Amino acid sequence: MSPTRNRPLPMTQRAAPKSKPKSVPATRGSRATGRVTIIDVAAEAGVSPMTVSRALKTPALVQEVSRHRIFAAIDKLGYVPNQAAATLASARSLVVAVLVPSLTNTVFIETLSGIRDYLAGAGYQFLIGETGYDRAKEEQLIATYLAHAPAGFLLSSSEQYEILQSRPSSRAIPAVRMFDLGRSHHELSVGFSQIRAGYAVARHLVERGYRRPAFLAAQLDPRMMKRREGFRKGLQEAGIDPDVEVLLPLPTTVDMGAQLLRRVLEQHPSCDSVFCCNDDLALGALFECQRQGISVPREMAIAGFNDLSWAACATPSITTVVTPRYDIGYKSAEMLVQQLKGEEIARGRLDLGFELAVREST
Amino acid sequence: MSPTRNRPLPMTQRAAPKSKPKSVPATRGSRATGRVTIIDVAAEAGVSPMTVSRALKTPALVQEVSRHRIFAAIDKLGYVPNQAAATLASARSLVVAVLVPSLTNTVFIETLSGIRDYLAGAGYQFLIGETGYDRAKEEQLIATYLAHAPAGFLLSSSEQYEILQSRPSSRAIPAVRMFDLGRSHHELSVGFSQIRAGYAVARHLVERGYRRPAFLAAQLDPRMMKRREGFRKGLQEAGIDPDVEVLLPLPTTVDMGAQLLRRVLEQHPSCDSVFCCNDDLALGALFECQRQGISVPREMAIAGFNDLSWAACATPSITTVVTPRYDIGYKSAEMLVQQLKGEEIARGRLDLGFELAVREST
DNA sequence: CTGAAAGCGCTTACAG
DNA sequence: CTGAAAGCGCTTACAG
Repeated sequence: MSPTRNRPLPMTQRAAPKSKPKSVPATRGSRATGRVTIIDVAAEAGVSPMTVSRALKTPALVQEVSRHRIFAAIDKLGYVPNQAAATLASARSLVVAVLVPSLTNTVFIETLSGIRDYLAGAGYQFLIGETGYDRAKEEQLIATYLAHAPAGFLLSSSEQYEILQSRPSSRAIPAVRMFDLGRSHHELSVGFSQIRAGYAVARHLVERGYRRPAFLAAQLDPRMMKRREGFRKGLQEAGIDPDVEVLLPLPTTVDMGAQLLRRVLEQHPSCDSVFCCNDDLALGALFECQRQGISVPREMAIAGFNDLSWAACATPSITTVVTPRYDIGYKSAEMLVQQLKGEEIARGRLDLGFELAVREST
Repeated sequence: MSPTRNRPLPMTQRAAPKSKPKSVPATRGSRATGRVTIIDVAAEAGVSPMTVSRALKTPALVQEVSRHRIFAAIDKLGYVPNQAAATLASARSLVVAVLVPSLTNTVFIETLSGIRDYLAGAGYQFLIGETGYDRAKEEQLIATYLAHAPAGFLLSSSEQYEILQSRPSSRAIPAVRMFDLGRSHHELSVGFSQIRAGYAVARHLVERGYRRPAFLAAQLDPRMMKRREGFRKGLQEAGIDPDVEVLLPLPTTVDMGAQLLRRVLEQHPSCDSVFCCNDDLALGALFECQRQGISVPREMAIAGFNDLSWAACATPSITTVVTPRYDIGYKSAEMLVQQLKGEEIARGRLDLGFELAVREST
């Protein structure tokens, strides 16, 4: 309950600081910004600026009387700490840079929510970069963000991770890789096995008796390819042809799911089930089946990936892989902050697993 | 094409600066960070730090020879500008704070994409805050963000706007209000009329011959209430009872749309059409009709709001209001930057309008 | 538990 | 077109 620099400041007070007889600015140079500084607070509270700084960062080290006077002064003057000064002086910022492939994908938004929830509690802000699945864009964003001296990075691509690791150790910036798992516990990562998830879908379709499953995918990023790899493996183990697939290197949309379904029916009319590499595609495939009067799952089974909000309540409800998106964000942020604080990290490679939600569509 | 501080820095070079015989740090105090600074670059290029600063910010004011030497030095040393120092010295940051009600809502994500696209081109970063439709949360976020001395705010609630405006003018921070339109051109805003959009849907249903339309809404924020206001007005003008509605103060989900449809059928069995205040609800309503075997639009018409990706390709396709989400973000950012640069703003109240996409569901 | 001094890496405001 | 000086508002590193 002790006041910290993150407690909400009283807006009304800050909005009317005219009552403050500010004595310092007259003695400042011509560059005075008119901002209330730690020096103003110190003067008001009758202590040194250093003590104000301590009251804000390590209140336990400040005598209670001083502390009270300092916080009264902060409220009275409407002091707002200047992060730029803090960052410059300490060479450490409270900003984490997050890079995700896409912001229009609900999946990553939920991950960002997890990140935000953890970081907000830990007193960090974050900058969000969208790489658009593009390597050059990633590098440029990292370069831009480095200028902000972020405390750390949360990344969603292994390439990015390697870029940061290649910096000289004196200027190394901690990073955690999200979604995919790293090779060892030294390479911090939080995610689940895309390969095993794809494999689980294949096993499920095979067990349900489907003999001609297809793999449908757009936005062919490395994770999609791993789902595919697992899916193919599952089919092959069951002696089923894994080459019934339609892959389009275009952005994922619901409409693209309808297109992919049309294509697979043209190319493989005997296809009896589809694994769509995400739920947007699955929804589009379902709509296309409805449009063509194809009964789901009797004539065509549909499985998706991620368990977005509509999967459970579609008609029929859609079988899908439930992925720990929020937790990936939350736990990645937690791991990064532990690293920043130099705390022991129990597992540097955190597998959060996944779950197959079997529903009406298969 | 002239180099600016935003151009991509050569990652490979920065990753291997061991070759650099850095001469300055030895003379610095014990707090030396090991970072390459503008002073290092100046020494390498044989100019003063001030000239390096100019080469980065106003290259036109630096002689071409010096400029070349400076950029060569920057590349060689792997210099990355320190934003914290720049912000502190100039009292101006290149960070814009953006507050949106929700991040799990696709609508705001697309707006963020527009913001990002404009700001990236203008050299700004942005911080994203999620208010959760909560007033207290908004105030707290604003207070937190003020500590980062953002250049400006992009807001999505009028209350926030007023908080910022109430600051003393010496410390006023420019803000643009998104989605809703302000009262005058002095209050910067970019959006469209929620009331007229709701009205347009009512007119459409009435013209199609529906006599018993219902309004379905969750997440009862002010904008929803304005859509409702317009919708009611449209019905009343046609002599139709506007009180057929189900309002739930809960977060919007697809499943909630199904629930709302069930409720309205219980409470108003004669209802022949529904205006769902967003497309998630409309999708849920459609699924519920399919589940119950209710023919859309013959037995029940469905209209949504926003034109999310599935609206056009659902079976049947869903009539909805196409909103300029991306443009709202882009234009808001543009207006804010114009304000920051002290440029003339043609229209401080920018109405981007909306469009009614009439499809199969009505 | 407290404070004086120095410094973080830039930019402003001048002066040439 | 260029540079020396001072300062932005904090924190570090000492010293009491």
